[in-house]
Amino acid sequence: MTEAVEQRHFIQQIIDADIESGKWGAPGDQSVITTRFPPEPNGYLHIGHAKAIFISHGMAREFGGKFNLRFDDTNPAKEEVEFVESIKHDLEWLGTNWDGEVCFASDYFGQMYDWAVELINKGLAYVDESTPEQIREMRGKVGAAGTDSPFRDRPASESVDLFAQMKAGEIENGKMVLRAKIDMASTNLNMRDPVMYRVVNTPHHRTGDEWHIYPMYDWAHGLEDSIEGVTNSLCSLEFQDHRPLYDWFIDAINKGKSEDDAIRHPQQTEFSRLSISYTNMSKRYMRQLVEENHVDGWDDPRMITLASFRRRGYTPESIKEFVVGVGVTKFNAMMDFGRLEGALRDDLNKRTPRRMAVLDPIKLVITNWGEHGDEDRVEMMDAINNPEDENAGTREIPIGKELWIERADFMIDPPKKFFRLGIDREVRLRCGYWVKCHDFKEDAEGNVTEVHCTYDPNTRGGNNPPADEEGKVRKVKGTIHWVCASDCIDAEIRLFDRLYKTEKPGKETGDHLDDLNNDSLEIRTGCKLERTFASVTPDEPVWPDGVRRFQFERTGYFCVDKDSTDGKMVFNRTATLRDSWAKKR
RNA sequence: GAGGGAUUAGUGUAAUGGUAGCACGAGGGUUUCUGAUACCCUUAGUAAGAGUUCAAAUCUCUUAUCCCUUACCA
Repeated sequence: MTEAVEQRHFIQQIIDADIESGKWGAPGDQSVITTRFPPEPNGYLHIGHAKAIFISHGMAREFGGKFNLRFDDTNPAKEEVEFVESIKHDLEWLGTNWDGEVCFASDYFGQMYDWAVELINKGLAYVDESTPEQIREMRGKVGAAGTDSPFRDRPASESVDLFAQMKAGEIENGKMVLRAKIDMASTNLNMRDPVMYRVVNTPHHRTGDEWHIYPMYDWAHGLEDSIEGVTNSLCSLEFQDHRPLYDWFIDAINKGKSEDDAIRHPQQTEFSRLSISYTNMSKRYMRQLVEENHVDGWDDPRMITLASFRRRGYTPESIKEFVVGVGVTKFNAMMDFGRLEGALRDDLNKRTPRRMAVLDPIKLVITNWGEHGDEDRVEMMDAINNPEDENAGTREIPIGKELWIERADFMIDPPKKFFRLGIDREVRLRCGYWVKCHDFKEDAEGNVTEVHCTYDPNTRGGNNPPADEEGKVRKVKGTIHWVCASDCIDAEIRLFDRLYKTEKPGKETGDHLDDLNNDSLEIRTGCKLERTFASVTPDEPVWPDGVRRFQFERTGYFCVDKDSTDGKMVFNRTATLRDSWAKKR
C-alpha cells in the first residue's frame, strides 16, 4: 500500500523550488507568486485561451498570490474596446476573476520609452532607417547569417533624436524603427536585432493620439510583466524561441544598475497549447467563418469561442474540468472533442432539472381514456425533477387523451430488440401510465400520423401494476417521454452537429472550408414542450450565469437561447445523452 | 541543409535510477420509471537501436517522427 502523493506538474515544481530558495522574496513566502493573463483585445476568447487562463489563475490561487488581467494593447491598428469588455466578461464567466484593477500595457508606454532611451545610450539599441523590405533581407534566413544594418553603429545621440521624432509623430509609418543591437548571426532569428518600436500613426483606443510609436511584443512583454511584479510569465510553447530575447531585454535594462535599482526579472515558462479534434483554434479561420457567414456570429453555438460555448449551454465548470484534465505539459496533445462533451454531461447530469419535450412529434391517442364518458379529463401527474438530486423535488404535469410522442418511438415493423411502441407492444409513459398499442394511422406518403393505444389505469404514475393471481408482475422493457397535447407549448429547437467533418480541419487540402460539415445546424420547429417551461418556476434552479439549462428526458441537454421571445421559445441542444442503442444499431 | 521543443495503452496524463499507475474510451455484465446515470469486470503502453548500471520510461549516443521559428502581429 503506497500512500497517495500529490502529483505536481512541471510548472508547479518550478514554483515550489523558487519559493523554497527564496527567488522572489523571503524563502517560503508563497504570496509573492504573481501570474497574469495577457490577451490582446483584438478578438473573442476561445477555449484554447481558457487553458492559459486556468493555468495562470490556478497558480496564483494555489499559492495565495496574485493574478492580473492585462490587455496587451500595443497595436492600435487591430484593437477595440468591444473586445476588452467581452474578454472581461469571459473571465468572469469562467470564475477566474483577476486581482486589483485591470491592467493595460498602454499604461506603461512612458516607462517603456524611458527604458528604450536608456538602451540607446548604453549602445544597445539604434534607430534604423532601412525599409521593411531591407530589414527582412538583412535578417537572413534559417541556416544563413544576416547582415548588419548600415545604421547599426550610428551615434547614440543621433538615435535618441530620431527616436524622439518618431515619438512626436514627425515620422511616417514604415520610415524608421528602433532596433535592439544584439547579434545578426544568431541561430535564433529573434535575436537578429529585433525591432523594438515601430511608427504607427493610428489613434489608440485608450491613449488616442498621444503616441505615434508602439512597442513590439518582445520588447513590451517582459517589461509589462516586470512592472506588474509578475514572477511567473506563463505562455505557450511557440514562445520558447522568444525567451532568450525576453531575458535579454530585462538584462539590458538592468545592465549597469545596482541590485536595488534593477527591475524584477520574471521567469517565462512555456506549456503546450490545447488542440481539440474537429475544431481549429486559428483566429484567422474563426474570423473567416464569421465574416463569410458560415456561422451566425462569434457566439454561434457551433463555434469554440467562450461566448459560443456559453450560448450553447456549456457550463464553465465543465470547461474547467476538461481543460484541467488535459494537464500541463510540453507535449502538443490532441484532445478528443468527445471528452469535452463527457465533462459537460457529467456536470449537467448532476445539475439539470428534467423536463419532457418532444422534438419530432406524432400523436398518441389513448382510445380507452374516455370509457366513462370523461374523454376530456386531464389528470395531474407527479414528475421527478432530478433523480440525481433528491432535493430537487417533483412537479405536476398534465396527461389527457391525446399526447405527443417522439416519431422515433414507434415502428410499424419493429425489430425484436426495439423496446418502444409497435402493434401489441406495451411501454411506460414516463411518470404517466402504461400504454399498449393496437393501431396506427398514416398519411398518403406513408408517414405515421397517429398511434392508437389503450392505457392501464392500474399503472398510474408509471408504477408497476399489481401482481396477478399467480403472483406474477407484468413488466415493460421501455419507457418513453411524452407531452400532453391539450396543454403544452410549441418551441423551436436548434440541433447542432460538429462544424467540421474531419478531425483536423484543413489538414488535407489546406483549406478548412473544404472540411465544413454542411449539416451542422438543424432547426426544428413545432416541437412540443411540457407547459412548465412557460415561466420560470420555483423548482427550476437558478444558474449563476443566468442561462436556463435542462435535460429533456431521453433526448439530451438543452438551454434557452437568447433569441427566445415572449411568444416563442427557442432552445439550443447543448449535447445529446449518451446513446448506446444508436451505437448498437 | 539551421536553431528550439517534444515522443509512456486508442486518447490524455503519472512514475524525476528501484513494483509502469490513473482517467477517459472501447468490449462485456449488473441495476434502473431516461437504451441516461450508477456500479462491476476486461482491455491495451515506455517510438526504434546501441551504451552506462546490480538495476533505465528516467542518464548518454544514434536514428525516426511530429511541433515551433525566416511580421515594422501578438
